[in-house]
Amino acid sequence: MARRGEANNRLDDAARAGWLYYVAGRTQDEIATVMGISRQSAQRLVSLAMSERLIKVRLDHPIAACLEAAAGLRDRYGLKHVEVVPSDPGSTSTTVGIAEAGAAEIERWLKSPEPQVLAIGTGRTLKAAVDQLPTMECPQHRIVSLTGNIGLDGSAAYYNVIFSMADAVKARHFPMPLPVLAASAEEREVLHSQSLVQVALKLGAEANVAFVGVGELGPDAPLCQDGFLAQDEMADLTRAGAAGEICGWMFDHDGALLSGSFNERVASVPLPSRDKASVIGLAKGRRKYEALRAAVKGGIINGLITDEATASHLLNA
Amino acid sequence: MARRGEANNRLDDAARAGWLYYVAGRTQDEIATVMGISRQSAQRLVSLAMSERLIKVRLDHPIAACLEAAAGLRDRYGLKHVEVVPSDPGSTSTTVGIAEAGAAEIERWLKSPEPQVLAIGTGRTLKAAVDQLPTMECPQHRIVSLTGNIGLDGSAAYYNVIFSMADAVKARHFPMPLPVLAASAEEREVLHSQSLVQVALKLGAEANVAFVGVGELGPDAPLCQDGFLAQDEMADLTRAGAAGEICGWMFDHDGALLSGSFNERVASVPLPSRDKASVIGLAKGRRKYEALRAAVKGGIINGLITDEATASHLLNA
DNA sequence: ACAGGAAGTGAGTAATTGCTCATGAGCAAG
DNA sequence: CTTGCTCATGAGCAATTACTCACTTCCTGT
Repeated sequence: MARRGEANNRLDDAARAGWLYYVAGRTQDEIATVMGISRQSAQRLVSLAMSERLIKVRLDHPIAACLEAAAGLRDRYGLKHVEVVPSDPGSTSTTVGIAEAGAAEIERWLKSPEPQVLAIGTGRTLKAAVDQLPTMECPQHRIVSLTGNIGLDGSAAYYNVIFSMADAVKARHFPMPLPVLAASAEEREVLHSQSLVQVALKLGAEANVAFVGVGELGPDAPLCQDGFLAQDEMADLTRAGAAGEICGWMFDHDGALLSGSFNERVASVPLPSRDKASVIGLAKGRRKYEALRAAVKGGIINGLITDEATASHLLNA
Repeated sequence: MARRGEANNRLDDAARAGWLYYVAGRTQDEIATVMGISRQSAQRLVSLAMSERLIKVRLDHPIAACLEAAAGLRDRYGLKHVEVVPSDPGSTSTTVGIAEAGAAEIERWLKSPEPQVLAIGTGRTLKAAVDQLPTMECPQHRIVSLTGNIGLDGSAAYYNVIFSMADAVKARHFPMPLPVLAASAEEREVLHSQSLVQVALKLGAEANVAFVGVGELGPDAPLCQDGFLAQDEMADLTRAGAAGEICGWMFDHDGALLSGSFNERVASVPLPSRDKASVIGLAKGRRKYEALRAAVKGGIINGLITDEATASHLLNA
């Protein structure tokens, strides 16, 4: 077996070993025998299969506590879709759990035989979710990016979610060849008049569902870390009452979009209508509490994937 | 935590433990601490989550389909050994993939330090597999041909697998200096009484493993093309319900050896006992579907090396 | 051709996990 | 109240898995 192309051989073997281990339940010793390698090598392949994310694990059980929290959030904030995953108290990761749950929900949409327009924001959480997606053939769907992927310095942003998604999901995808923020409202109009951007804007308005990250503000905000926003601008925004941002759109503590000049410079696609589409936020963690609370309170998002601890904070707020 | 409804509590806990273990990657000790139970209980919950299928594991790699098909075939037809290689939709070859996989399996047997008796059939597929073998020193093994290599006209048959094998593998090899088919049952007895043939017959009965091709019937059957069988005889056989042949032995659509006079004229070594030995068929392709299905159904072979498309046909049949 | 480096390997060992067993709690029937 | 049953539990131990280290192989760039 497996003596063809050379490059993928190791991953193929890893896949085979991983399958035998996780799906077929064989021991690594057996796998080593079957594949004619040493036990240690078998172990390495199994662990490679895991670290290369060839093996996807998912929990298929509505945990009561999470279900209750989800139901509570749905009622309290009038959300369409809520998913709460168990908290991992020992972990400082801001994505573990959310990423898997987010991927599962994205996958659910992608499995629809009806053509769908999926809108995708950006950010670390969303990137982690998209990285969990299996490869799928979805020629019937279209996927549009809600935010530009160009940094202040003209380079492509790192958390370039739509391209990662295109790698896994075979569907037409529409990136936004723009910076997140234009220099002025006028410049934004010019940028938006480009035909490529027009397509994205039109698709964004038609989207059936949007998956977005929720950004907190402050000196350590993701927008600053990634170089989209300078510290002094950030300070101005928080002084003006900004509590968080989604795709660059700033909102205050009640979840109302900021009326100042800043949002007129945001070059992102407007969020799809909350009446017609699902706008699902993915976020968890202490630092996001304020931004999340504002977003659900003001109906910036009408769907939420978060963890138990964050959910309970939102319920007690 | 987790102390609400009573009935599902255990499964909920199992789900939570399973999530922490498989998704979050914590150890069972950590889970025990977090959930306030003993390590053993944590282990039980994790294992419960698995056995209750709360945790779904899946392999995201093209090889996944092959491994699943192989497992499916093994269960469905009670086969000892199944290998499924990816189909190459662009190729019309009846051997690509199979040959490499077959060679790897033969090699695995040859690497055994214990003396083995390997039996080899004939045919294009097997020839291609044997051509993939590296040169090996295997003085401990013996290799016996299951079928004669003499055509109707007295010439040596082209697909003379055992001699090709002897070129690569240094082991004692025992050809069958016979035609595939005797003129009558009596002639077969005479032929079989030759001492050289006796040796082959004896070895065939002792074989630890046999590798055989699977022949389809009909006007274009390999047996006809190679001049072992005339067209009118072939027509008689299909009328009598023959579905395929292995080493000349004809079997019907249920995989039962044909009882008519034809099989009494087949001069091949009888196939080794399916109870004691592995009889591994190598075949793929649309034209072999019927013959293969009959062979696995009736237990003519208990091992199979094929491709994905053929495997899925056998599973859907 | 050869030094340097990345990647793979097997051995050995520590850590983790799986299994069996003896025990005791909870409960229904007698 | 006792008996007999099921089921969960923790202990102890065996099996399995993960990791480290020293060594080899195979490139790569002089």
